[in-house]
Amino acid sequence: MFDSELNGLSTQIRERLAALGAPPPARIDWAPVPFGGTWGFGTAVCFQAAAAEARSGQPVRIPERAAELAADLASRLQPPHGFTRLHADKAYLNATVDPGIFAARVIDACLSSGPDFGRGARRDERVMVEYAQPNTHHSFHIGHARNALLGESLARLVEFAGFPTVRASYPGDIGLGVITCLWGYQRFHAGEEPQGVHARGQWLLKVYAEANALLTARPGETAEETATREAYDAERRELYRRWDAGDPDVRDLWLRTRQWSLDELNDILSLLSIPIDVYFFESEADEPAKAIVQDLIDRGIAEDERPAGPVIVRIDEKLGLKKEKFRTAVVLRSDGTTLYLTKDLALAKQKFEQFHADRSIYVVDFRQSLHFQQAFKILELMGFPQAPKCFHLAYGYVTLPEGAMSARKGNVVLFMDVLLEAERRVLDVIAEKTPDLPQEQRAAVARQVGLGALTYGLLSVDNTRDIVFDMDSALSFDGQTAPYIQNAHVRATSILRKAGSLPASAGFTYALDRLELELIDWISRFPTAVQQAAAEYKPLHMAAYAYELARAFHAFYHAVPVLQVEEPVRASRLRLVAAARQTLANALRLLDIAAPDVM
RNA sequence: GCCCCCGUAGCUCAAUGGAUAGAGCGCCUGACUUCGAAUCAGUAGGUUCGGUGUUCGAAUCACCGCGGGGGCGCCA
Repeated sequence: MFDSELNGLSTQIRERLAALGAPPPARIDWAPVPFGGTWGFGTAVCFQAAAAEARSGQPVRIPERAAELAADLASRLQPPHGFTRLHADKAYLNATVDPGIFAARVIDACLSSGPDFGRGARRDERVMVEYAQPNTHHSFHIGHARNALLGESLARLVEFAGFPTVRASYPGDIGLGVITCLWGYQRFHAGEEPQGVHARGQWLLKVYAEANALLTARPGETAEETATREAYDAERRELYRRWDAGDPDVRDLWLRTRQWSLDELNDILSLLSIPIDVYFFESEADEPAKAIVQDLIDRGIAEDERPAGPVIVRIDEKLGLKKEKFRTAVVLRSDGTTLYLTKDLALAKQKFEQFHADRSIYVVDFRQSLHFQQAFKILELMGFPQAPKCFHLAYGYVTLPEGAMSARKGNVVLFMDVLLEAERRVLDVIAEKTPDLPQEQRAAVARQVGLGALTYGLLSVDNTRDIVFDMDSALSFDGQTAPYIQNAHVRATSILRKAGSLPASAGFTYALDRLELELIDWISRFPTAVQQAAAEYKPLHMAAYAYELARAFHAFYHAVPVLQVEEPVRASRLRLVAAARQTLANALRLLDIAAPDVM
């Protein structure tokens, strides 16, 4: 917000430090001063300069010398426009801003940019984010929701930070799991088709779990049971063979049931406001993957051990590593069929060459870390310049209190079940707390608030951690939650509605209340928060920011009157409320959470 | 054996190498005749797993341990 002034000051500091014989650092960082009361930006540059001086052989005691430098700078340099003074606090150099100028600048910038407040300058680097990769012939559960929401929030952050962004989804539409489901369907449910997009999609999961149970060896099974199971397994293998051979009946059944899953997925992605740009189907990666393998063999990157063994890449050996780190990767089975890794190589090539991705982010659970390390290294060996800009955003599982969810066993928490329960609970709260809310608005509000609570719960935990799913805590509406933030937006909206119109401009020349200052401070930090969250791939930062902003607003709202004060303060505070509302809306949007006007 | 992630308040979790480590939940106390109480104000709660380093400065970086989780040639 004061970048040009602080940059100018940094230049002066550098010159003065050099004149004093203390080598200034290449970059001078300014951070908001951590204490209330005074208000401005501080830098620890004097510590760095004094330390550099000591390193160059000067006999200085660093803390004393740093304090001396800070005192010199504070007394010699003039505060830039918009700042009231420079002063040394211990060895920190602090620049105190003029509250009136700062406030007007922040509020004007926010309101003139509106939905674009906080948007970064356009960058020349295309980013592809891959997420929402559920397998077909299963159903969308709460773990998939974490993945999809993490990816969507990240895509929104990166895009808003200034980078052209492509959203990619990679459904796993083939593999043994899919064939298992098809076998169960054909064997026991041929011709059946439940009505309703979600009922049908969820039913496939039941078929899959049922089939799996029949194909899994149980301890203490009789000889007869073993024989039956092995016969079933033979049927399944035969079905996979027929799929591979392109048998029209099998392909038709596969495509028809696949569509049931895709219909369910599309409906959920739509209600989650996730606009996928590109779909890559695993089944379509097969042929290009085989071509990649041949290329790897021809170029001496891969070794062909067929027919005795598979095609492998000895990555550690290729890199000359002594310790085993990337190990040896199998890129083609000995029977010539492709693997997950092979397809990911083909997919990456397509991302680089066909979609011109300069940077590629994979939102995939942390258990696949080695897989991606191997994939990225092989891409590097293949000579792709984008390979070092591939990043695996690993996240933890959503587990149940009793352990991991398992689609195979059928014990998963379905996303739609949680959403419907969330909406029921919101309706209960509305009945209790907002009985005047018109009936016809309640369903929409229940969706916005219920989905928001669920989303915030998944995004406000660091992606490295597992989340133990518990309905009550997942759907909490109190404390650090989406409804708390949404309620701040509702309150701001309500004030603005009662005010009627918003003044086109207003100064902040009166004595600002501490709570006003803190609110303005949080608004001013939004653009930086966007850049940080995008650069670190951490929607969590934005989730934390949104909460802090809401907290500042609630505190302000409670203690500082807006509509009841005299002009010109009233006009200034109205604009502040409008700016807070805008920033809350922008922050929520980056989290893929709705900002309702009533709730 | 090797590699990756994690360890912070009773619980769940935060904290670009920077100043006094912060929230929520839970506990306790207070505030609705008020711009919407899904709110606010306040109390209590800490050897940041341990150790040794690097640094003017370490929850953060390095190394060694301890504890938990995950992974390691034809699953995805």
